[in-house]
Amino acid sequence: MEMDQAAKCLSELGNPTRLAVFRLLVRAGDQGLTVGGIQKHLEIPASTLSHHLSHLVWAGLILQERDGRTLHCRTQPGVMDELVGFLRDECCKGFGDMTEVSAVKTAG
Amino acid sequence: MEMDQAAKCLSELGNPTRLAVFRLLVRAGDQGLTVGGIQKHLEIPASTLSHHLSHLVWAGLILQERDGRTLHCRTQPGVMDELVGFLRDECCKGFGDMTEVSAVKTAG
DNA sequence: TTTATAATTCGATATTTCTAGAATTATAGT
DNA sequence: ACTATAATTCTAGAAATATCGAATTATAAA
Repeated sequence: MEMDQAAKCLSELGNPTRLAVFRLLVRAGDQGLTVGGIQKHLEIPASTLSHHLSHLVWAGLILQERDGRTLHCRTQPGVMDELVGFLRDECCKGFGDMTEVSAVKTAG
Repeated sequence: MEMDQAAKCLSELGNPTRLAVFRLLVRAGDQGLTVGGIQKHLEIPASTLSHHLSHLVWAGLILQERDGRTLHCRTQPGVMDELVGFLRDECCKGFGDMTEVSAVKTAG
């Protein structure tokens, strides 16, 4: 996963409501939940929920599939593993002493 | 890591500038970088940087240690592993079918 | 066609966040 | 005391986000 995509995901999951929605969908498993089902669980106005869901879709964190009048939502498979991978690769490992680099920049 | 703390970290890292600062500090390793060093790398105004650093400190993502006039910044050891752990535990595993739960709620 | 349901879009407001210059604080050197 | 440096705090405006009722769209059933 690229930096931009990771920042996008982190930012979207950083909102408490969206994190709750996402966790709920993770728990719902492969089948996911309908928009109405999510609404009943979290008890937030439909328009607000719809707004947050569109954010999650935009960030590639969830998928939506229409079946008649109802819209099923589920997590995008793999995206969480990719995000975790990004955090591990880019944000968990140090690369040693950077003070020289800093000094060079300062001098130049 | 608790939900609240995780949301805090995700939200703070979701800002591109702060993600860049954090990544830079990860790369800098144990020694970290001074505020001025970070500023030279990222070329952002001091007041803006200070604002973002205070966010990262508040979220527990980085530490600051004063040495005379200079302030050294480094990543908080372990916090990233905890965040990754949270994402793995809470956001990577499904818990099977939740449609019944939804149906019960609907009926009741 | 009329009615009901599921969900989104619109619109307006409230709130938060970002940015960055100016002023300030803290420390150190002369 | 004076000067310089490192960094923060103050302040204000701009930009982005969040909230949610009302109106609307889409689908289905009577």
